[in-house]
Amino acid sequence: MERNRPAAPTPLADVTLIGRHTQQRAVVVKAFIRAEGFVGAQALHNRLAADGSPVGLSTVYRTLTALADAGRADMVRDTSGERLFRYRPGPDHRHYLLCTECGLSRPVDSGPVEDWADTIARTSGFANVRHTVELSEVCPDCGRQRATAEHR
Amino acid sequence: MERNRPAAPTPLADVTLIGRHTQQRAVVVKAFIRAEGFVGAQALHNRLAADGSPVGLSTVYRTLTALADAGRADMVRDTSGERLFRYRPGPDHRHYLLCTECGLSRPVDSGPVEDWADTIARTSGFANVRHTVELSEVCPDCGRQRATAEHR
DNA sequence: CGCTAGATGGGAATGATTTTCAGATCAATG
DNA sequence: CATTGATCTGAAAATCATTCCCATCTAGCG
Ligand SMILES: [Zn+2]
Ligand SMILES: [Zn+2]
Ligand SMILES: [Zn+2]
Ligand SMILES: [Zn+2]
Repeated sequence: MERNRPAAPTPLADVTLIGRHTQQRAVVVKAFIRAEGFVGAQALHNRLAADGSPVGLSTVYRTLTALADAGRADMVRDTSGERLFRYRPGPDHRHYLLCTECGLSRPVDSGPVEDWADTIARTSGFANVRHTVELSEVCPDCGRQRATAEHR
Repeated sequence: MERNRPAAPTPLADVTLIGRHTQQRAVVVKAFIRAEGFVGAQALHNRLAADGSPVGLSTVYRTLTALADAGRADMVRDTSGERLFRYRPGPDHRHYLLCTECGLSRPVDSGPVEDWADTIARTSGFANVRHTVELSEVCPDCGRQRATAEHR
């Protein structure tokens, strides 16, 4: 739409971490950060279209996987196997509680698991151990609603 | 083929746990148990075809997911998102180290994670917390081979 | 032996993700 | 500015695991 002024005070330093700075990437990253939670590539793509910033689905995929590769996003899979991404502001690797109903996510203290994983890695004889930990459930809100709706 | 004697000393009691006993299910379950490790539905299907016991792919999928639902199998997703199943003889829920090269799997002591998950479940206010923990890496054998093959 | 709810298979349908590739854009350079 | 090689973009086609459909079988039960 309009040209950026040179040396803009961009709050999107992240865009520069994943190759060339383009308008599309800026848009995707901005929307991704604004999302504040796990989003699927498709969902983000729809959201962008709705906001009047049409960006190719391929570009959304490319940007999200690039962010994940660069360590700026966490990636999980929902129960159907779809990938969900979440922006990671800091350098710390985290794990989250993820509501299977509404998608609300909350980081949890995962120190113990990290220690455990480290121990396994050290004692197993296996190299390059990586771990995936997902906690899924129904959040308080959804739980309440559900209790009201069903009688079981 | 041939009729079973009544009250056969079947090592396949599991077949009866998931609905009607059919020849196909018996074949699938038997092969699944014999596999001793994580297998994908397609891989199992191929193996069966190779062994001259053609069973529909749909049936393999149905049987494996039924076993998983009945708690007789563990399910994980490999890095590409494909589902892998592993037969679970006992009632205990386990977690495994899974080699990303050759598929070798080894159960690990997951007590600490279970405790941690329980704590989260109790203190989070979330209901029905379930967890997924996967450890993936390269096993000693594959690691050695890799070191020999590449210089990095 | 007959009946019927449940099971089978295989080909088509799904749906997320990836690839392709012909332009559009960019950053740098002269 | 104009040029240019490197990168990026996106529409459409390709992949590929998994599911769906449904005509056809069969286990289980009188
Ligand atoms: Zn919720
Ligand atoms: Zn961790
Ligand atoms: Zn291995
Ligand atoms: Zn566990």
